Amino acid sequence: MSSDDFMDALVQATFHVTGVLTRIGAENDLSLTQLRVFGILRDRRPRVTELAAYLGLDKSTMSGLIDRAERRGLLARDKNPHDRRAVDVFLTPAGHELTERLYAQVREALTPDLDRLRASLHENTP
Amino acid sequence: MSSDDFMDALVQATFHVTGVLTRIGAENDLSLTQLRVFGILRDRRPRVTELAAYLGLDKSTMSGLIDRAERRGLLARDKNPHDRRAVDVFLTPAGHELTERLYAQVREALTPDLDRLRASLHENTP
DNA sequence: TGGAGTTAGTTGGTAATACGAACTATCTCT
DNA sequence: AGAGATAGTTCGTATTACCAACTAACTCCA
Repeated sequence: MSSDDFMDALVQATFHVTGVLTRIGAENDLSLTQLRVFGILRDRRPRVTELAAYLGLDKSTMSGLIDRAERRGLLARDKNPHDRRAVDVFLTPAGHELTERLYAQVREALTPDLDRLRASLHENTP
Repeated sequence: MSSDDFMDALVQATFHVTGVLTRIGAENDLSLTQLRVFGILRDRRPRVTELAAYLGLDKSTMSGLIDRAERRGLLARDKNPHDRRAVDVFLTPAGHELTERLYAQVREALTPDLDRLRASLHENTP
């Protein structure tokens, strides 16, 4: 499988997974973007700007996004000890719990498509 | 690699690709959702409801989304010949051109991460 | 070492995105 | 023929997202 074929398959897989994430997010009163935030914070504690870069969003977009999730008790801010301008973002226990619950739903939703997805991303595809 | 491990890797890969798509969309004055629409319409001609289901969005969200893209000449609506309630959506030539241009940008942006992504999705990962 | 130039994050203004509820038109099925 | 279901739109509201402008803090070199 050529690199271009692999990347096309990956992008198609991404569209499929993103559709699933969007639907599961909506069912849990979360936007796709918020879901992405939780997925990233699951095992990271980035600064606001790093989070924005990873999401591909402007940092000004992050303020409101973080505000609303913080108001719901799902994540929190903390001053970065090395740079007093910087703000670290991380999941609260409630946020961690929610994230694991969401992941379980996503895994369940993806299971029926698993074989097809695996095949589409592996070498021996025409 | 277990199914759960594969799905976790796939979701992480999705987050990464989605970040790239978001950034490239923004650079071309397109939202992530519009980009997803183009990626789906690339080789399909679904009804509005089918498109909504694939995106994981409510059908009421589609109207405005399609309106704005149609106003920009990137996609078009057509009455479904078999069901007069239904509306088919498809890319215009300009939309096709833009989509191919975007795909080229995405492939280029993903190239540096290719080996890592491939490895993360393949069997022999710890 | 002091200040010019960067960088981190927020705020405010505007447009796009997204949902649910309510509506019209059409289809299905008995 | 008509009751109920389905396809799509419209409307009202909240969220998401950009840019420009701003403050605070950091860099670094002259």
